[in-house]
Amino acid sequence: MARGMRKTDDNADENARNVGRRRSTVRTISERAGVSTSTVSRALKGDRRISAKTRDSILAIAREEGYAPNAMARSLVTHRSGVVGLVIGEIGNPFYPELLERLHPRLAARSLRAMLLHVGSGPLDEGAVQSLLQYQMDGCLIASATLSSRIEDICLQYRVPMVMINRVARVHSCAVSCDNFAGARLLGELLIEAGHRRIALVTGQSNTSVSEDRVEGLQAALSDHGVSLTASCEGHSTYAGGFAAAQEIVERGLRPDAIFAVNDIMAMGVIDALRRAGLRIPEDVSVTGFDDIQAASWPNYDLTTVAQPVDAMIERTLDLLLERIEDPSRPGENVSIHGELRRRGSARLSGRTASLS
Amino acid sequence: MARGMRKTDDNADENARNVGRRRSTVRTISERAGVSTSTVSRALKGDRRISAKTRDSILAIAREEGYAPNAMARSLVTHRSGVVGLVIGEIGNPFYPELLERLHPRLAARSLRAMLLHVGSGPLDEGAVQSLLQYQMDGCLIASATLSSRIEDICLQYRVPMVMINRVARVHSCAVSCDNFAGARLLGELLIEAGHRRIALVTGQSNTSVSEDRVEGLQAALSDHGVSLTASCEGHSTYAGGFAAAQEIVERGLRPDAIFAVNDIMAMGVIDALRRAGLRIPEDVSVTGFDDIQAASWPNYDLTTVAQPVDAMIERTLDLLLERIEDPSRPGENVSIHGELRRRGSARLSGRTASLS
DNA sequence: CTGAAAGCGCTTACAG
DNA sequence: CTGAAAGCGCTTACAG
Repeated sequence: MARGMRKTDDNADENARNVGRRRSTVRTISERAGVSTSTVSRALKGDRRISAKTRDSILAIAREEGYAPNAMARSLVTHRSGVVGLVIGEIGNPFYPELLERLHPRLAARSLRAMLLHVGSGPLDEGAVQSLLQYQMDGCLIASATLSSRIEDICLQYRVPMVMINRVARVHSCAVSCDNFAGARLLGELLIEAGHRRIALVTGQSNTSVSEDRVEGLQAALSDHGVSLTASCEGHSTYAGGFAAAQEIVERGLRPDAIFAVNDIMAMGVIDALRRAGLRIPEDVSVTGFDDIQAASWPNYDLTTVAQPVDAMIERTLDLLLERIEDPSRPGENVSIHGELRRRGSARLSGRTASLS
Repeated sequence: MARGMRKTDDNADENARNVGRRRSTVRTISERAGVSTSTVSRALKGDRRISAKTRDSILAIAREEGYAPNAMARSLVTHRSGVVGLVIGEIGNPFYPELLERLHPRLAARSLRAMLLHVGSGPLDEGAVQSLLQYQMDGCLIASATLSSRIEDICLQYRVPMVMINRVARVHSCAVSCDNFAGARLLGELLIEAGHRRIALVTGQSNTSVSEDRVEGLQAALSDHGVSLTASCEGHSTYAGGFAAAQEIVERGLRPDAIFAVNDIMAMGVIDALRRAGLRIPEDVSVTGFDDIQAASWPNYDLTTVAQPVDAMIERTLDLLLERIEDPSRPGENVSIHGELRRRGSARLSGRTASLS
């Protein structure tokens, strides 16, 4: 049962004006202005050669007609579509929707639009690849810790510039990430300095550079202090995986005094599982995450973590992409940007003034 | 410090083959096959008039060249772009990313691609509207409880078919939603039948049909049983809003025996705030949500809720959209689909067999 | 400062 | 069963 239409249409009048009219084109405008379509085209893009008078009259008409240039026609001749393909991986991890929300306006700021190629952690289908090619996308952005090799190959093969975000690139490609190694190492040091000696690790997906680097960062801190890992469990980068990992750690009687989760969403699962087992955070066990997703600051979690420098990562990603759209011969580049420690209540940390830079 | 390139490029050979070659076109293929471009075009789209022999040789060449038709050129003549604009509202509510993940493959299944028009609950900027027009999008999908009037007007004005999901439409437009009224009413009845009499409400954004309908559904159940609301707080459809609302309810000494949150994300905030105040769920207070996002089944929340029939909603949304792309003169339509009760641990509910249909 | 012409890569009547 | 021609809406040398 539909619950009925609401409100009346305030804009009926305004809508009526243009309804049913064919959309205007350079031709429509050129006829009304009494000039050639070349002149219209030039005036519209601010070519300095067009006289102020002609330009103004063309602009006025265009505005009046609600003219929008046909991007398809334009890109046919300019060989630039203004479209970038977007792959978003593990969207169940709030890090990605949060990234998407901030990425989109920054793309727009650089006159780029995003076409969705793939969403979610499932395998890329051939349709994604086809549309990348069919729509003549100028470039491709991969936001995912796991997906990439297939689409990376396609981009290489067809010379579509591509940048990965939240990954480290293999040869040829570009990628931008947080300095995961440094962030994890700092977290590890501060845990140890605060007296933790039985540190358990919950890893993300193996074979992702993000997880690997964070694990290595922690290991570096541990071996610097001659401490060895109490346990290591695979948490698959999901809440459920973190929850299960913590349950296992508890059941096996490992009694860690700290659990280092490779990302926030797993850390949340860890905390919930620990509490369920009657343990207090951080009195009995310290828990740390990584990413600083919004939920990390929910009072229930109050998670100590490293904030990824998302805005800076986005800007650098777009720099790299645009440079390569300009000049596809540029070599691949990996950029890693320092994150920022967020001290919260889920972990007892050394109070030492710590900088990640 | 970038941590270095990894792996070697397994596909160097394959990549080398096509690198640097111009992409092939109908013209490339027609020359190699010794036929006209018309014939190539027809063969490629399976026109029955082309002889099997010609067709096969053309198809073979196309495959060999990795041919992908230029969608820009095609849409210039067909007046169909195969692109729909996508507006995603409150992406901080996991309901939307989860919807997006399921929507995207279903769009692909109908040969449609999604271009992002807007992400997040901020106001739509003019750029979104411009790109809708410039890229000749065939239609537009609005997934948002709040955004819409501006883009709705534009779509009406330029005759771009549009369907809203998770909303009820005003005149002219189409919308698909869960039967929010019936779902909320059922939840209310089961709470009352289980003995709750001091029921507090945490609303979403006012002026959204989703929130209004759920509130009305609850009210209907209450007035049927001569129960009146103990309190009503605005929760802004966010976790933080739900948290604050529950804190206020506790501080004002309202002592509800149940809190009905208009959606899951607010219910999660409510639960965390209640526990913080030392209350047990559901022994002291029952809490219900709506949507059945993934986090609702996390053990920490174990939230009793109504699952939105997301897959059915998506299919109907696409039906409506495609019908109107075919025939824009079709009248607007509101569809509401029954949700499904999820009995979990956060609320004491009457055991009565309840159906939402 | 402006215009005529060609062309981007397709599709589609119209002929044959 | 196949091809020549026109055209979708732009932009851009090339002329003037």
